[in-house]
Order: sequence, then structure tokens, then C-alpha cells
Amino acid sequence: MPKQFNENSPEPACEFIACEDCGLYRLCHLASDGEDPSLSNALIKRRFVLRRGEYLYRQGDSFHAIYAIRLGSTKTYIINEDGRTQITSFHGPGELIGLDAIEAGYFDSEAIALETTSFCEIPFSHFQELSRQLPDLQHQMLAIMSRAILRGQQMMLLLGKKDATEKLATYLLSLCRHLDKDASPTPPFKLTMSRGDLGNHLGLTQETICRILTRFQEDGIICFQNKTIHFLNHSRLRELASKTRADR
Amino acid sequence: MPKQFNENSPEPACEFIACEDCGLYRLCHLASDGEDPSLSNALIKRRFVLRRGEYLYRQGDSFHAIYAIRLGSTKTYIINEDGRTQITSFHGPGELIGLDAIEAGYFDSEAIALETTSFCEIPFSHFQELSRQLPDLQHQMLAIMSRAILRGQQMMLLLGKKDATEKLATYLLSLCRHLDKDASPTPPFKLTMSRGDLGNHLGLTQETICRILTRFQEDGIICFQNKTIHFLNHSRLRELASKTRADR
DNA sequence: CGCTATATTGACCAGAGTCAAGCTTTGTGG
DNA sequence: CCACAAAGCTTGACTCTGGTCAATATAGCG
Repeated sequence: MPKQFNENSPEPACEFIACEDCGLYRLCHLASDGEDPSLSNALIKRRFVLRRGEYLYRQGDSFHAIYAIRLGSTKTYIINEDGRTQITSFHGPGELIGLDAIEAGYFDSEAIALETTSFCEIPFSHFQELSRQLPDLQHQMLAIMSRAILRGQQMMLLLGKKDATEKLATYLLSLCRHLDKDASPTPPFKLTMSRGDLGNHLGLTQETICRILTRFQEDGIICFQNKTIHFLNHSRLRELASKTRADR
Repeated sequence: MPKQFNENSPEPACEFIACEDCGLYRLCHLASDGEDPSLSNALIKRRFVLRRGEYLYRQGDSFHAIYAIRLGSTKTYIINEDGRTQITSFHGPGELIGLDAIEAGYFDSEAIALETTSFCEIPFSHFQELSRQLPDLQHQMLAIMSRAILRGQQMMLLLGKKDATEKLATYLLSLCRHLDKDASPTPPFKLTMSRGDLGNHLGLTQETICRILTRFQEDGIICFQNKTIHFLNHSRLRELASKTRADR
């Protein structure tokens, strides 16, 4: 039950991601900047908000739109026949969700808001119509999907070849990329997912996540208090993310 | 150094995959069946053959084409900073290779022939030109990439949540899908990759692969002799591929 | 202000990795 | 065509990382 998002709501607009920083920007920009000004805003149908725990879509839902996060975060996971789940990605502002359902026409995965989260919805039919007029739009979409495939491959490497310490260090580093570079120590960062979710995503248990976070803190690499985390030593984290040693 | 493939070579043509069974079919078919007959064969630039161990492309090579396998098999892998590799997929007849390089414009992965392998090459520029005239071509490409993303997600589930037995059973089952359904026992199937490669792909060691293959044979599920394998009990394999038990 | 979900920490254990030895297959050159 | 080398496969013994189970502690929520 997504409720319509009110542009004039009391929520602080400044925290929303700027369109220029959105993964959709090159799509939207092409559309609104095209030769025909009537294309303006043709891509985005609506914006809406979900609260923590609400589903963006569920397994079996039919696919008709892709989504971009304006503010907030989600987790996306697939479900095995026996009920086990694998969180395939966490998404934050500017990231796209739903690309995996284009072929089948329905979702095999589920997406849930981890906190109050605001989305842009791009109906796939809008995208298809527009892209007949703007071939570059097509290319941008291919680029976006190509990037999603690359991310999947990096995830396979992490899950298949890294030990627990490397996994967590790698993930924490990927969070830093979104933050101000180089700044060390960084401003506080909020982990919106639970330890269990983080473990699930990385192929570990929540207990292992706890233990390693504690160790990183003892070693002065991070400083955390529940969900809030400071990164104190980026370069050490980078070393830990891929220890040099013989190939397995 | 790919050598030009000779259509009139003495190799048995019957073993090549039929175009109708190729992952590219819907692309090629659209192109050669379009309203403008001059589009015929505009997609495929050439066909060529690689021998075992020869590279289709290497890390850093610039991207200009995607490839379809006509006959044979390849492995594709990515390389971590520390030199560890993760085989992200094995490809057989009808499958597409190179989709991960579209965004960057160069390959971050490498692809190697596991045996003598014959390819169709589709220059990406051909595809882009044609797709301006045939919007359906674009949609087919999105579908193909969407499927690649799904495969990646299934791989994450396998690597992150399954134990060694389940991993191998799942992989063996995926091989069966390509074979004649239901037939049990199936005709002999050739594993073209080494035990080490198979282990690498599944997040295991070659020793573990050996031990589990031996166990499967003792249990009458498969029968193998070196690289040749017969599937004797599909349903048991299906049970092993996802043991019912509590979610981790 | 209690209740529930989440997080932390410890003790113990098992699955898969490592190391090592021997075997088989494949490929090469004489 | 054979001999030898190299690569790949198999099996066993042992180790160790990270999972499991369990007991608190803490945070967030109504």
C-alpha cells in the first residue's frame, strides 16, 4: 500500500538525493532534455514512500516498472525452494531496483524497505516508448544492466573466495565509496540493516558479523555503537579486504 | 589468434547447435526477418574457432563485440587484486558471452575455451545500428541481460547458502537441463572443465569435488569415469540440491 | 515501563580446507 | 609407437574457520 509522496511534506528535502547523483540520471536527463520537450518527465510516473518492513514487490508480482531510491534503503533477496533466502543486494539513494524481472515479466525476488524510503517509479512501458524516440536511452539502460551483472560477479568472488574478515572489510569499504572520499575519520554512517541481514548477504552468520565488528573496533579500524559506525582507518580496511596470499 | 572458421570444413555440421536453439536466436531472427531484407545477416560479423586454452578476450581488452557459442564450451572468470580468481560461469552452445563489458567499454573478466570451440561474433556497433530500426531487438537484449542478472542471483544463493553437497548437486542438475529431459539414466555427458575449475566456480576445492563425486557414485546417483558422467537418479539429485531444513 | 527483537559473547563442534602421497591420463618428442 | 613428463585426479590424515547452541545484554517500540 504505497502512499503517495507529498512534495511539500515537512520532511527535509535537502536529504533527498539530487537527481544528478541518481543512477537514473542519465535516463531521466536524456528524456527531459530530448529534442521533443513534450518528453519531459515522461519517464517517471510517480513518487511514493514505503515505511520500514513494507514490500516494494513480492515474489510472483507482475513486473511493470523499475524503481529508483530517492532517500532511504532497501534489501532485495531471492528465496530457495526450501525457504532459505539470499539477500542479493542492499540499495541506497540513486540505485535502481527491479532489473531482474524484465525477461520473465514477474518478480522472482522480493524487495523490502529497511527504513522509511522514497522511490521514483518508472513504468517499463514508458521507458520502452521513449526509447524508440531516443536510442541513447536504450544504451544507457544496457549500461545500467551491464553494471548490475558486474556487481553480481564481484559478489560471487566475495562469496566464493573471501574469508569472513575479507568479506566484511570489503562490504564496509563499499559503503565508504558512497561517503566523502579520503576523509578519515569519516562522519558517522548508519547501517540500516540488521546484523543478521548483513550476515545473510555476505554468506556469514550474525554471530560472525558481531565478532568481526568487535575485532575491527578493538583494532581501531572502526568505531561503532549499535547501528552507527565510524570509519577510522580506510587503508587498513583496504588491506583486509583482499589479503595478499596464494590463489585458492 | 582466432582462425577463420571454414563452413565447408570436414567437422560434422550436425553437432553444431541449431540457430533455433541459440540464445541469440531471437536477436538474429529479428534481424534477418525484419522488414528490410538487407538487414539479413547484418548482426553476425564472422564465425571463428578457438582451441583449448585460447583466450576469447582478456582483462583490459576493449569491448567491441559479444559472442555466442555454436559448439564447444568456455569458462569466464574475474580476477581479484590479490590474484585469486572466481569462475563466474561456464558457457555451452547457444550461450552469450561478453555482456558484462558494455558499460565500461573494456573487459574486466577473461574468457577461455575449454575445448575446441566455435563462436559467432556480433559486433556491438552492428547491434546498436540495427536496434534503431528494430526496437524489438533492444527488448530482446534487455531480456537476455535480465536473465544474466537472474543467473548471478542464483549463483549468490548457491555460494552463500548451500553446503558442498547441495552445491555440486545443483550444478549437476543444471547440466541435466541441457540434456534430454526425464530420460534416466541419461546418455553420457562430458564435463569439459577440470575438477579444480568446477571447485573454483562452486566455492569449493578440487579435493571436495572429488570426494563428493565419489560419494554420489557410491550412492548410485551418478556414474563417472574421469570426465565422462552419467546421471542415474535425477530425483535424488533434486532432493540433494536443496535439502529441506531451517533457514540459516 | 515492560516486552520483543536484535545484538553480543562464550563454549563447543563439524564441514570443508590444507597438506601430502600416490595414481591416472594426456601430451610430447625421440 | 613408446617413454617420460606434466597435469590432473583421488584418497587419507589432520587442522581450523566459522557455524551452532545457549546465555545475557541492549535497544526500540507500543
